[in-house]
Amino acid sequence: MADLAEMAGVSKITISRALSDSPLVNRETRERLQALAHELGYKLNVSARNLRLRRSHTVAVIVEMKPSHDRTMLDPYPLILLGGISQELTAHGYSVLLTTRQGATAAAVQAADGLILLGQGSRQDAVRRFDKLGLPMVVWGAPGDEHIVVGSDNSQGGRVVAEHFIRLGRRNPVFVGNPNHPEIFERLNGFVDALAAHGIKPLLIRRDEFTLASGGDAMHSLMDRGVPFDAVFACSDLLAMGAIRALNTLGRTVPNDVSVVGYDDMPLAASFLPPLSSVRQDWQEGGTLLARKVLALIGDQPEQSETLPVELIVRET
Amino acid sequence: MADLAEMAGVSKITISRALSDSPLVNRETRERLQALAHELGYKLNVSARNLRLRRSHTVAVIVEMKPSHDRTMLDPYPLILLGGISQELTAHGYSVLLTTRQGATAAAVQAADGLILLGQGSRQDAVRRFDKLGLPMVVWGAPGDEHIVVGSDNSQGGRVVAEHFIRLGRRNPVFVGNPNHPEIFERLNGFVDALAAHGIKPLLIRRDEFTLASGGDAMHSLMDRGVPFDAVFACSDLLAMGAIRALNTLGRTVPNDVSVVGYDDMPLAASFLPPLSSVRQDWQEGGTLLARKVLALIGDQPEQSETLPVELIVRET
DNA sequence: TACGCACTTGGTATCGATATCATTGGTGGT
DNA sequence: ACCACCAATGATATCGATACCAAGTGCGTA
Repeated sequence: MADLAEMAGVSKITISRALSDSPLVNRETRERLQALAHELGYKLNVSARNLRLRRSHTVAVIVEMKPSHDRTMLDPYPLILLGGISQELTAHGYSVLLTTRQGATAAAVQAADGLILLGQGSRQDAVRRFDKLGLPMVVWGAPGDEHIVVGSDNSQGGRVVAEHFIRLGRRNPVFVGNPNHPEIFERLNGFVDALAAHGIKPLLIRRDEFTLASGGDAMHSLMDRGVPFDAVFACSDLLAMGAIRALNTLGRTVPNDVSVVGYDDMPLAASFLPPLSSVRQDWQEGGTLLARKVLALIGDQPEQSETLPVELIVRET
Repeated sequence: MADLAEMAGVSKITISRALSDSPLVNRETRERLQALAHELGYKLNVSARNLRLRRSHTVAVIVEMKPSHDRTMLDPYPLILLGGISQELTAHGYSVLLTTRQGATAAAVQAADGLILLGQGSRQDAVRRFDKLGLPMVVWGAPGDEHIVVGSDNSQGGRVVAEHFIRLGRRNPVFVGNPNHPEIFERLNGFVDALAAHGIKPLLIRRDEFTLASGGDAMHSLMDRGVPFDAVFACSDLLAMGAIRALNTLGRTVPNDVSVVGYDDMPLAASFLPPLSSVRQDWQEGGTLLARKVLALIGDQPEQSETLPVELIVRET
């Protein structure tokens, strides 16, 4: 910058102002200096600016990336979330610092202006630990009182499926999933509440894994116990597919004997045989929202938790 | 740091040295100062250090995150790659700056010490543009002469499938995929070469999309044309599944009439009916390797491209 | 003429760390 | 007693940007 200043015959502070489009500088000189800077390939030194401004223009995103933990690594949605975050942040001149929970002690993270937590749903302890850093923080997941949370409306997800089953005249619905996970707990809640309004109490089959095998297994255990059921709400598409397949081998047809609804509407759902009904979440929008809220917090504006509507995609199951 | 220095009754340079474990400082004072710093919750100012050292300890990772482009957003593998990268980099005190191609002009990216490019396979122009930044750079994809590339051995992937088909006595294999994509071009090459050694020339069915529908469509067009074929190498699992399903409706059984092999060994592959044979890549290791190579380049050590072995998982198709 | 004001521009200090060179005190060899 | 040398510590300059306060213009008004 000093070099530039000398060449242009002005002081470096003027250069600084010109390059940041400050109205303090005459428009003509401003444009002249900008052109010169561009021509000479001048690159702003970010570290220097960060030091002086005491801001890093960086938001740390903490993701759980260990495979087979909370299934985060098994589907593409976190990446879409990241995409939304990244797009919104860069549009506002911020960059994304990606870390795992383990790497989050690094100095660079503590230098961030804000924090976004993804996939920490079942680890409230971890969330609290990050909160102690005192940085503006937004969490993806199920809403609670402690932090600002963005998530899709899992409770609504449960409700719409319940209403769908009611509409179909089903009287003995089953919920398959792991209610220890806060987001899934919300789905169960919505499901149970909406059914209760019709005097129906669903059965809960606890399954921790989000796999085909687990879904099939759940159906087998139901049939073994001789429990009557005519509808299954599986909290992932894979569980749902596994369930459908098992039901077929057990001699029960979908959707004639049993209705099945999955969650996430993965690309394969539409081409499953029969095409799977599923609840779709808007991940991209979720990312955008997360980013917008940290930015607001960084700018000292008040913010609050928010849930995104979900959509039931009714197909043939 | 100045405050610390005053409290401890030493100069700030001694603090600096003590905290970076410099042997220039007496071990006792060093430990005393470290304890003090920890006690007072002192946090190093990263911007200041970066400014002085003229290094950001940051590697920018540029990913393609637009959905429906190069399918990057449709499967979880890029995330696993990211996981590997992140783990290796943080282990060496570096952090990961995540950006899209669009956001990569941001100042923060140019301040990075190195660059990793993911999912830019079909955009050599973009790769070259980043190369102009003059930063140490490693690219994920198919090897070429221009840059340092890490990728799984797609050519070997093609070869092992070819040999598998030969072993099964197949004489009329078909390749389904988009050979414009460099990585897939390599698979085709390996496939063709290995078959040529047995006097066999495969048929190429060009399909750009990685969907079930596209796979089914390919089979229909083959049958319509009346071309004889007894083996299908699809360059994604979804294509393979679509193909198998179409073949069944067309009255040809898998694997009796036709052998089918997919690519990527997605979680669903094992529980597909029939269980799908597929080529598996080690994404996590790929990430580690990418990270290691940028770090080496940043440390001015020479590096070279490298390919990772793949593994054919033989199941029932 | 003198004063206040808007518009531009500049000088200097500062953000928080580290590199370079200097300084101190002690030790051992001759 | 002298010098060379090592270990430990410090003073100062510096990285590259921006904040703060000042100051030089030109213009309108009392």
